[in-house]
Amino acid sequence: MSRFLSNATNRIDAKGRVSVPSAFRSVLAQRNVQELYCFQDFVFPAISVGGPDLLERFERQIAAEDPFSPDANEMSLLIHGGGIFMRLDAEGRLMVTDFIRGFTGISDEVTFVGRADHFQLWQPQAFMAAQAQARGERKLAGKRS
Amino acid sequence: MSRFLSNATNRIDAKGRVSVPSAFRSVLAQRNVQELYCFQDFVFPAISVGGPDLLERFERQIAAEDPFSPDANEMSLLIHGGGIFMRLDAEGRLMVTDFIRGFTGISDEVTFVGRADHFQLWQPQAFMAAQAQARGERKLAGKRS
DNA sequence: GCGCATCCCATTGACGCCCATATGGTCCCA
DNA sequence: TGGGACCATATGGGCGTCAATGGGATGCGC
Repeated sequence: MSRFLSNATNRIDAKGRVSVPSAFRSVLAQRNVQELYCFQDFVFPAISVGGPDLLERFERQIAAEDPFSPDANEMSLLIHGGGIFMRLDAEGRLMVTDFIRGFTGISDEVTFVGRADHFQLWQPQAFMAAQAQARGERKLAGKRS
Repeated sequence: MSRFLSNATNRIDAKGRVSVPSAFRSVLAQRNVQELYCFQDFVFPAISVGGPDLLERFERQIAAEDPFSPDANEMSLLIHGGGIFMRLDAEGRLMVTDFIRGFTGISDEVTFVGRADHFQLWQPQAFMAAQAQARGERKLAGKRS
């Protein structure tokens, strides 16, 4: 029943750390997640974060197809080459590294966005823009029907 | 056969709380709803509120299509990233967070609007305007036919 | 030795839990 | 039929707890 839900924006301190929202930490604790698997999202300028199971799911998907196919190769490039493991400190904060900043455009604030089985790190304005666009498309779709 | 019906406007107190109308709380109690799923409406500048079943219905809709499709991704961005679980306090009030204020324009009063299987939070004037417009369109449609 | 990351502790402001009061409506009885 | 007791809802506020944040100190690698 518990999943990553809603969004919240936290500030990055002088040392480059940011608190993961308590609600998200609860979900991580409940799933016994110690190491966080982080990777650059496939479509959005955001970092996706989840447990090791997230990586394993991707790897199974790769394994399901021809290991030498261009598609599998590309996938591995993204999830292995574009992913890292991270840990939270004792207070539940994580370091915002250049790996994260460069890909997302994050500078001094981070928006945490729940995505059910994982969550994402966004540059606040980029998130609002993406959400507004998604809502706009959906509104049009609704009026059509 | 109970559903969310009619509308009522309540004041937000100094701590940012507002009482959910008793009639709505009765419906919630009858349906055994403890946790409220709230999300930013797709069409109106309003927060829609219902039970967890509301979220589950959306998730089934997502699951029905390719989980990696852009459409499913976009939908998740809205219902997971734009949604949140909330609880009422012992007196049947809920906190009006920035999450709600920013999206609706609510500042010191909230209009609760019944929508059968869920209800909505509106900024009072925005609700009256939307209702007036809907009435106008309907009147024109009637004259046409 | 210097820079950077981790560990530890302090502060403060927000939120949850609890109890008190007001206000308006209903019902009963004189 | 009018007054008053009673009740439910809406509202106000105290207080403890916890999360978010800031900053010092320590340890490790370059």
